[in-house]
Amino acid sequence: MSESKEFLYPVKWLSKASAGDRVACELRMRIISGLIESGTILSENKLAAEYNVSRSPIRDALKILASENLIRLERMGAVVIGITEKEVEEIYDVRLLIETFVFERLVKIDTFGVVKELNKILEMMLIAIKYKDADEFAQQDVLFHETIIRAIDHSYITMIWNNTKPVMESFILLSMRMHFSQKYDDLSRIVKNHELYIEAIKTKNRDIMIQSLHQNFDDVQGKVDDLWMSQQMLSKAREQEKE
Amino acid sequence: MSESKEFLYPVKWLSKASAGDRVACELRMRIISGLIESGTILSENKLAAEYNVSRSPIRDALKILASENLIRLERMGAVVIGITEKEVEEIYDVRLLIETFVFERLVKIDTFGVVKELNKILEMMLIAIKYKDADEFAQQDVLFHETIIRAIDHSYITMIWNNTKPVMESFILLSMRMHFSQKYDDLSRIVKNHELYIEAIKTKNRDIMIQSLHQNFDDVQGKVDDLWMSQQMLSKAREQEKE
DNA sequence: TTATAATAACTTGTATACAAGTATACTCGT
DNA sequence: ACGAGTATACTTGTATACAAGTTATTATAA
Repeated sequence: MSESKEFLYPVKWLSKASAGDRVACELRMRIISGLIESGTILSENKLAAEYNVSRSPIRDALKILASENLIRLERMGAVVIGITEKEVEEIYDVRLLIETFVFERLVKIDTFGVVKELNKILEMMLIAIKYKDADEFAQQDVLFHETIIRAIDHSYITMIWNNTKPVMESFILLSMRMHFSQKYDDLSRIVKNHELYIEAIKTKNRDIMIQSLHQNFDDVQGKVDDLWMSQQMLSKAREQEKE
Repeated sequence: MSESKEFLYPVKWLSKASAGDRVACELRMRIISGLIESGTILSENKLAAEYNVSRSPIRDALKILASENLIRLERMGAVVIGITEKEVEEIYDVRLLIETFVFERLVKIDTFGVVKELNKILEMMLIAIKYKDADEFAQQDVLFHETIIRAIDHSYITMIWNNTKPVMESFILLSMRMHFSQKYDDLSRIVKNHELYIEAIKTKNRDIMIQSLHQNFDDVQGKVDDLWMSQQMLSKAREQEKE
């Protein structure tokens, strides 16, 4: 195979993962980044050969990706669905839907513990910026939202989060790498918005929450543009490689 | 094994399903019905022996159930989580969350086709009542909500539905069997409420929608209000975004 | 009798083998 | 040259085998 052997997904995050999970994470990144184009048909046997594992973990991986709506398991082969601008918007719809629901629960309970946790994560994010560690920043960003969601202890909301998290994670990873390399200044804006989010939870103020969401939309738009750009870049790079 | 060999899940619904899916459906029913108690530890090998299949489909089934939050995959064995009253409420939270979101989209598009489909399903439900077919009624009930959700063509909302549907289906199945044998009179009330739901979609009237939701889930009334508020917040945020 | 070491019986994850089915390609008759 | 039927090379789903690790049990020594 002539493909690049570099992994898009941070290898150190996979220390305790099974082969199936590793393949799923890597394939997910390749699909979301556009490296594997929408419409591609994935073969279990070819993937098994490519990743030097048997079909069993490949099957596991494909099942996972199918449940995340990244591929469609058909009679013959798995068809890559991929992520278009529409899908990105839809993922954020879901995140907003969940987080607004969570907020309504949070205003009814003691949020001291969560706020403390969130502040800790925020400080970690600042350290990640300081050391220009995009992956670490992305991980903390995901953890930030996960912490909020888990705070209300709602098993089926958590379930939805678990199902959307991997895609969110990959997306944020790619987006943050882009920000760290090209739009470094945006990071402080992102941090500011997280601060606002914490403030909303702390004061249980819906207006601030809305404000935070509003700013988040801007971030989303930015991320969409970025992803689009990165995909364009990638496909251009591929074209040149083929020549 | 001394267990009863009858299947709780309608066998005829499994005509085209794989062994893994069959086992998943049956185990799901047994867990939700309480036949398999919460806390039970399921062994892949024992299940394989019990259902006369190999470990492969059993593993598939356990993965499915784990993604539905019915079991927890641990180092040694799968621990049954089960469904308590809390979980039931939470599943309905999710359904309400999704369906209110969907409704907000539906009011913006042409709903002629959906309404027609829903009316068809409603007539099917009446036939099911006439022939005292609880399983058929349950299937149509699930289909009713699926039809509404699919109408907005939102891949990640559909994803959430796909992940919650199996549990909903099992739950409604058990619930309807109970209604048909013990609370037969309730059925007309259920049908009435579905009519109201269609009316809400047809006229795109939020008040009727709220009324329908309240009637359907009058025991979780407080939560409906929360949901509605979070929806309002969301749409406000969107409106502002557009300006 | 009790603590500890060793073994036996489990567990999971992965690899491999095989049957049944489906699309592609190829050959043969016209 | 071209269409019908057969052969071939794929596919999936299931079964089985095996390695590595965990838990429970048993046996032995103090």
